[in-house]
Amino acid sequence: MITLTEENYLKAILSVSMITGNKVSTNAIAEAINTTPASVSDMLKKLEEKKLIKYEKYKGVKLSKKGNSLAISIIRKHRLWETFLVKKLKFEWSEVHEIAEQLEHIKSSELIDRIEKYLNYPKFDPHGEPIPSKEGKLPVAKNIALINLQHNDKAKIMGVSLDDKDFLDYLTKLKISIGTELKIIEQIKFDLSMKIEYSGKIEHLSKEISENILVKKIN
Amino acid sequence: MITLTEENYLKAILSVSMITGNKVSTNAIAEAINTTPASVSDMLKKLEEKKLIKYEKYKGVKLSKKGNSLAISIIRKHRLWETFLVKKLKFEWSEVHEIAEQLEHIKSSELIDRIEKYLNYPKFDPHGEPIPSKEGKLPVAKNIALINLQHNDKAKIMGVSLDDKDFLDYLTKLKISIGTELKIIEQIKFDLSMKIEYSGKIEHLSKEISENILVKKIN
DNA sequence: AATAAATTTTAGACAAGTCTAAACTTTTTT
DNA sequence: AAAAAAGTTTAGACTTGTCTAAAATTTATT
Repeated sequence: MITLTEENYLKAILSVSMITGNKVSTNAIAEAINTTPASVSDMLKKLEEKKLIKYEKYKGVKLSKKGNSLAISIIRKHRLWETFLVKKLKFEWSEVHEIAEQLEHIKSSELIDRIEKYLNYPKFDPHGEPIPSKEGKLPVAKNIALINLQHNDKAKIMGVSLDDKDFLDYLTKLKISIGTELKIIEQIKFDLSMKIEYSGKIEHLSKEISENILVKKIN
Repeated sequence: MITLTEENYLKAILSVSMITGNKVSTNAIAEAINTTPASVSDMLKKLEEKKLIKYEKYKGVKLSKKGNSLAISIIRKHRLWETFLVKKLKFEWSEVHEIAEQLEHIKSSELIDRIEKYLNYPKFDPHGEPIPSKEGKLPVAKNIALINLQHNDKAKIMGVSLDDKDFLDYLTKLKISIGTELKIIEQIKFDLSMKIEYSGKIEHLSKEISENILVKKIN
């Protein structure tokens, strides 16, 4: 049995290693979960014993296969719950993090699989972050639907997900094409439409348009 | 801040006192949450200090006003989550208890209020138990819709919730009237219809019928 | 009313997770 | 390559919630 605290350590190790790419230091973990390096040292011994991490004193830590898949499954739960809160319960995307931090620890894979189905197998959460599949695979995060971006995000058009003449004609008319760079100016919650700025002008796109435009985030 | 364990103690005290009606004994609590009387004694001291219960050594325990409203709010969460799991995620009513035991401890009154709204303010959970309102009031539990009962439940017809000639004529034809006692023989998940036994015969009622018949559980 | 039985509480111990302070390694600087 | 700085671990203590065994209290029995 894995405890809530252990889950949070695994998640922290994963998220730090995502940024730095390599072995994770005791200090970095302590910072991530807002505790002391001493406490982290204590916990790393326990996680090593449970074979959830690979740990050598003074040398840093890496997730084991088992630890990694556990951490991924927590990320999966977190992102699916966030999606649920925003899409179904109409929370603001800014309100959901704290609640999802709790919900991600609910133990029932059946539950999260049903939430996933109920949401119609979303690939990205409301922040545009990829949602790991049940098998732990991340969808190729390169291209996401424009509709998934947030206010002030910048992106580059990479393609479309709908091969429809009227749709493509309309894009042409707007002079939106692959390579166009844009920024989200405003999102209208009611109808999920959005205003975007590109090539020095502003246009208003309906949900039907923005969900079929594939983009890559830029900064 | 109240801990998960404390919440479970409050819930246990409430549920035992619901049955016995009076002060609750250490032993009864221990039995309810599957622990030792010694542990219960320890915890009662802590809850007394936090003013969540009224406790005199050797004399039993009662919830304080604060403790009671906390316990009720946990029941509320539990029953709303169960309703969500059954109605929206299509779980069997028999599968949801364990998951709801976890979900009931999620800390966010905003969340549970939105779940309540999302479910359209249900009054009873899938087992026919009343769902406390945000203010802690229980709906009058006397009459519930027949459709909310479970396999093998017994009930007595108390009235109807639809004043429609065709509906009432049909009931008359079936010889179903106020006072009739019945038992649920079978529930068909697909169309929510059910077979009931009464006055020595068996009939098959559609969802449209059973949701408009008000009953009271008997044993 | 005295004794026996049942119930409840206390005492002392343990595991999980945390902390501070001190000791130990590793890395960086000179 | 030695000294200083930074990072990490250990030692010892504390909290929460649990337990067993023993002591205390209440209730039931004779």
